[in-house]
Amino acid sequence: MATIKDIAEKAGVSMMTVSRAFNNPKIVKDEVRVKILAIAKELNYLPNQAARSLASKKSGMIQIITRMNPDDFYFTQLFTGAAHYLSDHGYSMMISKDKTREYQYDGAIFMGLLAGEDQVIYHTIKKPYVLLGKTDLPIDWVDIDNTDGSYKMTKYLIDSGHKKIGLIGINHDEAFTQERYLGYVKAMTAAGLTIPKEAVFRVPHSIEGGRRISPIALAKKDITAYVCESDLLAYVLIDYAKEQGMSIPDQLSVVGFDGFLFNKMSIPHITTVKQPVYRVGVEIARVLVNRINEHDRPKQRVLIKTEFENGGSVKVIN
Amino acid sequence: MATIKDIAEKAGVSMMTVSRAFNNPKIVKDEVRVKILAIAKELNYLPNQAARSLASKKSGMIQIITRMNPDDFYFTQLFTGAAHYLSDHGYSMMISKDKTREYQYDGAIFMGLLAGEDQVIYHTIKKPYVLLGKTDLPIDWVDIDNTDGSYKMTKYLIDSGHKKIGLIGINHDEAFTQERYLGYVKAMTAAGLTIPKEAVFRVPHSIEGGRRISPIALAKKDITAYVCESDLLAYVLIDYAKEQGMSIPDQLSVVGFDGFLFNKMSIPHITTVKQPVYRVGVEIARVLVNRINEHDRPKQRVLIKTEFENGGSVKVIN
DNA sequence: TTGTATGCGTTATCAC
DNA sequence: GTGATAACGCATACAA
Repeated sequence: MATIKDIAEKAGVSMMTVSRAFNNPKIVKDEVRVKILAIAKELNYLPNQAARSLASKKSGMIQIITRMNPDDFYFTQLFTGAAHYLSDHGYSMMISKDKTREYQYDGAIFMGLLAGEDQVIYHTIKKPYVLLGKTDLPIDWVDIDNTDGSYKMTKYLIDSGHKKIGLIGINHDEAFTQERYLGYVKAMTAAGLTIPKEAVFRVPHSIEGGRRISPIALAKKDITAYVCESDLLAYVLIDYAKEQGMSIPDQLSVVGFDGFLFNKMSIPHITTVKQPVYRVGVEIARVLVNRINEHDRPKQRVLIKTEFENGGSVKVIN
Repeated sequence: MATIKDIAEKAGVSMMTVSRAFNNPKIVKDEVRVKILAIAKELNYLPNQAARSLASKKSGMIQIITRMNPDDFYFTQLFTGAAHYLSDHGYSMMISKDKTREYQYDGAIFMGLLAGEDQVIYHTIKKPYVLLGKTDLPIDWVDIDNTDGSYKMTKYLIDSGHKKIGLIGINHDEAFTQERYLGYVKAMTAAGLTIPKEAVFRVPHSIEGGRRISPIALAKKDITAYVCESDLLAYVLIDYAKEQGMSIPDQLSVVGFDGFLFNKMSIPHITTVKQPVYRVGVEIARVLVNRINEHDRPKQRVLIKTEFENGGSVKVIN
């Protein structure tokens, strides 16, 4: 492996000039710099990151901390997105399930925290880091714009001519469910429609939860469309309706949220908003690198918009 | 950041003893080692990887080289599996699309090579590396056991009472298609069944390819079951058959291969073998780390078995 | 079982 | 614009 010393000797300059030619090219005389770079290429020079790290006191390492299931679709997409961005920007990375303190690192990305853990992190971690998911603390974070997503879905139903629109929500105590609910309310209100309270439900996010509520939801005969807070719930509702001999979307329109798998499992496919998870991963890495490069920049809060995907589960009335 | 020097002073020993206490604990007197580790914990000591790399001349970096689409399901699963294993074993990693030579590294993983590239790599790369996918060259590789997978699928049909079993294959010129074909042939032969040559097809791997062959396949009236070399093809066949008013699996049994998405998109779901992609990623990383640790070990060729998944697209005759 | 001397390849600092 | 020197934190080689 060639080193800057080899290059320096061959070019008749000092090691420092070689170092500058790479890291601060402007301050090296053109002629000298060109010569140095030529020799570097000739010798197949590759900078030794370890030595660079040691001298500059930067590890070049990013920790990814998560308790998500390793082969979970959501996590793998997220992680790969971050990995691509970090690699492109000269950072290498390690995943750890929990502890932040096994290796030295320049920055960290937290994905899939439990409630309240943002507090702990905020008071513990002194290095740059980013969270996946909102928090009120003065911390950089990136999240999906849930409100906008379900607003778009609801608005799409309204624009398709629906007026009596119910909601099948998720009864988790997590922010994203309330945000999706809020999007529904906003769209309804903006259109001057009344929210049919007897057709607004909150259920456990599971097939079982969906199965229990489906007959009750279908019993509301004047409701022509349901906004579901996930594709899973939409899938189960459609499945049940078809079992009962109903035709979708002719007799009932349904929209979902997620765009991972369930939207394509039903026939017709579910009209939904897709979470661009890979891009969220890229974005969260970008925010972290920004923070590392500029410690004092204002806090970054990034909301990623979902993407509309027409599956055919909505009837256009007009 | 505490260093071994700090620990050494506080413990009244030399830096080398501290270093040994971590890297070669056995040769340090028990009493001394315990004391050193206690002080290390007290000082929140974390080894400086850069310094360690520099001194030991090992970068601790693994390159992942791939031209796969970054947010492709197959790649993200694979990559994350490898990432987990590598992190657990003290390696950090970087992804690059092509060039191996932007950073110094201890080992490389190649995923998604083009035909013939194994040759180039074999003659170019001198460091430890592993390939995803078979090759005849004396190189470590990891791959899915395609033959075993389609053997299992075919055997399942046979065990379910089917005798006239056709095949819808993929006409790519890639090893995996021939292996899947071979599995079919093996199972048929082992059961003493004749292969109905008029019902063995090879088509482009696309919805269009499937659409073109489906009517022809269904015209073979004595065939009771089809082995498809992918879930996509199985999906299209089932879809077409249902369009024609056929009932699946009552009038036709179908099995697939992959287990990613299409198997769950059709009703009934497709009985298939699932490629455990995440685990392939873990395995490929393990093979690489083995190679790095033991340069002269025999070449490693790892075939990962697929996993049977009953979707309900096969009729049990008997 | 432990210690000493030296070097890994780069950058920071200060001087010219 | 450029150079000399020291330092980054650790491990290797050798000595005791």
